[in-house]
Amino acid sequence: MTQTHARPMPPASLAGDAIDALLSAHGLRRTSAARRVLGWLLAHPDTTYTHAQLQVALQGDDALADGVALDRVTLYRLIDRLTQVGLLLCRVDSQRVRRYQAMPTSVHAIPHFECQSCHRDSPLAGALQANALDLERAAQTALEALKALGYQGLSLDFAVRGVCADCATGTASLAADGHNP
Amino acid sequence: MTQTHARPMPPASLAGDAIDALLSAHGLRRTSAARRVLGWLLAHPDTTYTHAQLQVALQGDDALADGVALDRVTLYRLIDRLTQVGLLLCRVDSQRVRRYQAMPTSVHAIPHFECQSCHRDSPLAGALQANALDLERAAQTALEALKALGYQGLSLDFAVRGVCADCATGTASLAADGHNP
DNA sequence: ATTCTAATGCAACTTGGTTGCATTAGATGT
DNA sequence: ACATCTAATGCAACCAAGTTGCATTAGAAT
Repeated sequence: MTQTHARPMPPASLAGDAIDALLSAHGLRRTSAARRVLGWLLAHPDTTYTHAQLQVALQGDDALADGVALDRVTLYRLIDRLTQVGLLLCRVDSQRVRRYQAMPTSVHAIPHFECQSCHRDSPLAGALQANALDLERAAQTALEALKALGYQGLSLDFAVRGVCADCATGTASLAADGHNP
Repeated sequence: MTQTHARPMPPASLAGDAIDALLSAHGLRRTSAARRVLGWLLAHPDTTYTHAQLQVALQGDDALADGVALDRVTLYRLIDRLTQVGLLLCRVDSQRVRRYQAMPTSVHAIPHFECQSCHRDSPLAGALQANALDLERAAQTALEALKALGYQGLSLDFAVRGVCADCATGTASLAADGHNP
């Protein structure tokens, strides 16, 4: 509860009040854990965190925490709640680990390629950017339609899967193990 | 590789020779396990299987198996190999379980919606079909470009994530648990 | 046939996630 | 302010999916 006043504004996040407002607006209690998690994720909108990563991130940085990590299970359940009400976005990565981030406000699909062999996940580059834009335009229309139907917190994900050039050519036999990068 | 006939007969599937050919063409040994797995998946091109499901499916149906299931670990490793060489397609479902299917020959994105709350996964319906087509057209171009770069076994995945209308309206508070459908 | 190694099978282990239950601390009513 | 009611927390014990090490078997190559 020491929060409230003049935080030096570390990573230019938003005011604690704004976070509290979001929480109650979504029917959740303003607990210190909820503030910490949502606050952190809102302050790092472009990063996705696994449960474990989030746990250490919070423990290390947050001034509220006297170095005490919050319980693993509590974090699981808290994140579940935040996700359920649409405050967080959850995706499962190719290693099948859940990754979370604050629900992005501007929703665009960042088309990416997922190699089935080496499991690298790279954005579709160069020549494909143009196509990406086309895709996005088409997608936005779809999103509007969904919003009209009562859907909330929408975001796009566009993935191309297959075997990347590196793995496809000779390298395949030596390199990949099928799951670990 | 002729996908031969999608499924003309019961699970009689395609000729064993075709399967053997595929296996050695990809540098894998023609073992009975490999034949069983690849044979089954090719015979059921429209279904995705988890490891566990595949294990029971093979045990039950396959005439080669005298009712003996193949080892769990063996199946894991075999599937890995098949995936590495591009014979199988792997995706991770919203429950973060891996699901496999024979690499589809015609690659189109089936746009689908994944609810972050109830975890139902439904195809984008009705009005959105039109958009889907646009999407696909744009995507196909992207695919061509990738192929030219040496990528193999490409397939598309287009997902919209968010909270579905059911979960968004009042129902949210009672229904969902965040992960289990 | 002989050999060489990919593929198999078993046991033990790791990871990410879940459940049950007693306890604490936000919200809410008086 | 105080009582109360229940969402949220923390701990310990589980569970399921996936992995690793190692000895053994069976395709392929000679």
